[in-house]
Amino acid sequence: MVKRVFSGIQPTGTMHIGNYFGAIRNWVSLQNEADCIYCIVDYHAITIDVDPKELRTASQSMALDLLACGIDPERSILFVQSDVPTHTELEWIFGCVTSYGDLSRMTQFKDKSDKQEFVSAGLFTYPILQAADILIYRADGVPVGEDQVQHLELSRRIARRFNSRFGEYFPEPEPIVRKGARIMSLADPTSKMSKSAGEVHYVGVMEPETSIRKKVRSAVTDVGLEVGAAMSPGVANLFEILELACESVGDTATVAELKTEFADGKLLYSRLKDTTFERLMDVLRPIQERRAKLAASGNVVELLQAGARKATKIASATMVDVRRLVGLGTSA
RNA sequence: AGGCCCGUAGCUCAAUUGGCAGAGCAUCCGACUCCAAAUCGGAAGGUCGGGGGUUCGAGCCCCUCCGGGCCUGCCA
Repeated sequence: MVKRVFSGIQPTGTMHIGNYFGAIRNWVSLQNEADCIYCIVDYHAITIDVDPKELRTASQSMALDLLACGIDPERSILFVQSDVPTHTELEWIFGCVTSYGDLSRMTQFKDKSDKQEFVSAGLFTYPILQAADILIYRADGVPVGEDQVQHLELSRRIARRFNSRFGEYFPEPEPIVRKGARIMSLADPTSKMSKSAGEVHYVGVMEPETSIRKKVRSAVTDVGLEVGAAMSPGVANLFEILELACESVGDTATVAELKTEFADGKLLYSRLKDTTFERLMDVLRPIQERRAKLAASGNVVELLQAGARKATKIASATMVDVRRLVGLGTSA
């Protein structure tokens, strides 16, 4: 049984429904099962080129998104990474127990570095900081998507190597993998929904209704259905979204109904799209309304700073232990 | 510290001896479609990395700065 959960999200752009159904929804429900620490990872964000003017507002905007989705600052700790700078101190120490070979095998580094002409050392050491983020709170559970499993495995390795070299101290964090929820791009259902692919590929959680309708209506389907044939990727993806949305609002009938129609070859895709859109909005509308209220209340910064104070307390205690174990500094 | 190469639309790249800045993909609108995709038709998109100079005229030549890549050296 996991006692302390840690997870982070980058403050880049807007949250999309892939983030929401894939990760954030789990963050919210995990609040009922464990002590949760959620972090907006702005140090990670600067591994690639970002506009300083936008970064700070993006962090606050992401905080609003998270709060609107149901992260509860009374029960959980929500803060901005760089407000607790000891993360980077632990990163250096971890960097010294991380092998170069392990890092160079990270597929996400290879993917990202291929797409850029300037490849920063920070992009390379990214997974070390991630390990520090998790372990500075000695978290034992980390909700992750499939793409992050490899990084978490490295975190476990780092914990193990630190422990064997300096003494048993860090837990090996376990991945918490919740059911499926790998939402694909609407415009290209063979690749995962992401912000970087472009505007038409994702649906933002806070996006205006008219815009969401348009994107759902424009989703790629297929040329027509033979009765009994398997779903094409685009149709399967729409069903996935529909199913997740229905589940969130407690609608148990609709998916089965449409699936029967599909099996009989009677399902019109326009109906599938319209229904998916309606259910999706049932989920997103309350989130959007909550977000508007939170934004108007104007106290996000205080909330985040209060979160940072709570996080600092835990992180600082860890660092006192770590410095002692490693033999750093002058004070015992 | 030295040497070589590069910077043009969101992306990949063209542009003859210095002579009207273009194409493909992506984007937007329309046609087709149950809805879309594909396809077809149309539209939009640019401080040619910045600044200075030569010239009737500079994306192209010269100077300078910025950014990026590769190589050598030095220090740790």
